[in-house]
Amino acid sequence: METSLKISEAELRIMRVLWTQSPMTANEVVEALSSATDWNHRTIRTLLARLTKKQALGFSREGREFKYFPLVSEDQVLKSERSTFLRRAYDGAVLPMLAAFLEDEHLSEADIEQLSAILAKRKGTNDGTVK
Amino acid sequence: METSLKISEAELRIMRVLWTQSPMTANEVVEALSSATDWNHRTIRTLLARLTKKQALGFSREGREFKYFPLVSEDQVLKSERSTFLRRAYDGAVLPMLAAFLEDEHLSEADIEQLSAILAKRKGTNDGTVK
DNA sequence: TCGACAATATTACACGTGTAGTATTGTCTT
DNA sequence: AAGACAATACTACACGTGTAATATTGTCGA
Repeated sequence: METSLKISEAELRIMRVLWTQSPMTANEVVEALSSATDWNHRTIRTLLARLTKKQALGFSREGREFKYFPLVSEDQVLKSERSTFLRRAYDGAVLPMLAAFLEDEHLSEADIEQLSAILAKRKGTNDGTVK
Repeated sequence: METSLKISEAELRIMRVLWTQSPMTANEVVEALSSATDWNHRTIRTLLARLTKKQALGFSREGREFKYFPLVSEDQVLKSERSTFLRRAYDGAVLPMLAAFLEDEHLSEADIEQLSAILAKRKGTNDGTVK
């Protein structure tokens, strides 16, 4: 729906919190991030404001606080992040990108099992159409 | 060797040209990009200068022109791009990232074959150590 | 040898981002 | 009812990036 919504890295960390649980007040978001980051609480409020402005978050008044919640789904945003990365780093070439990840990243036996299963399922049922 | 070398998206397009063939003069780079982009030649020279300054490119005088060549390998830079993306979008979680790509992207039968082969080779020989 | 011309070097500028500080407002308590 | 206090709103600022324009310099041709 929303076309070309750009979410920065710091903003993504905020979104992850609210995708995990929502709605939350600014203070709750600060709390949720306190162990993982050393961001000043004002920084977090700035990021919440920016995300609200760009319509990635909505909010509702709750007494004197706001409760924030995502307006865009994690799937939607991550899909867009994936294709941005694919274009940026590999000029859109999927195979070398995936091959590099599969060869390079640490994968447990269970991970390998699961990824193989996905590939096996796609095999044959792949009709060759793009998208 | 070089720690934390940040290369922007526009700069990466320049690097791709010089990874494919090098050394090249600024004009040759402009020429190589002329069909793929509508960048002003001055923009390209700016990017060459920035890449030189941050030691991603080297150059040697050749008469009154410079010939540019990469000082960092494509593998090196792409590895760094992959981990930046992984952290940024997935907070480091490899499996969901790869699963999403494998489920989402267009893959030919041959692609699937090749990726399966990589996984098959890793299976068993995986000693479980990280990195 | 000297000027034209092209190549590099320097400067520009707006917007996004990380990272807050200050100002304003509105509510809860006393 | 009014002040304290906290929440949001507005402002700040430097650095990176995209996207060049202008200034300087050095070489090659005449």
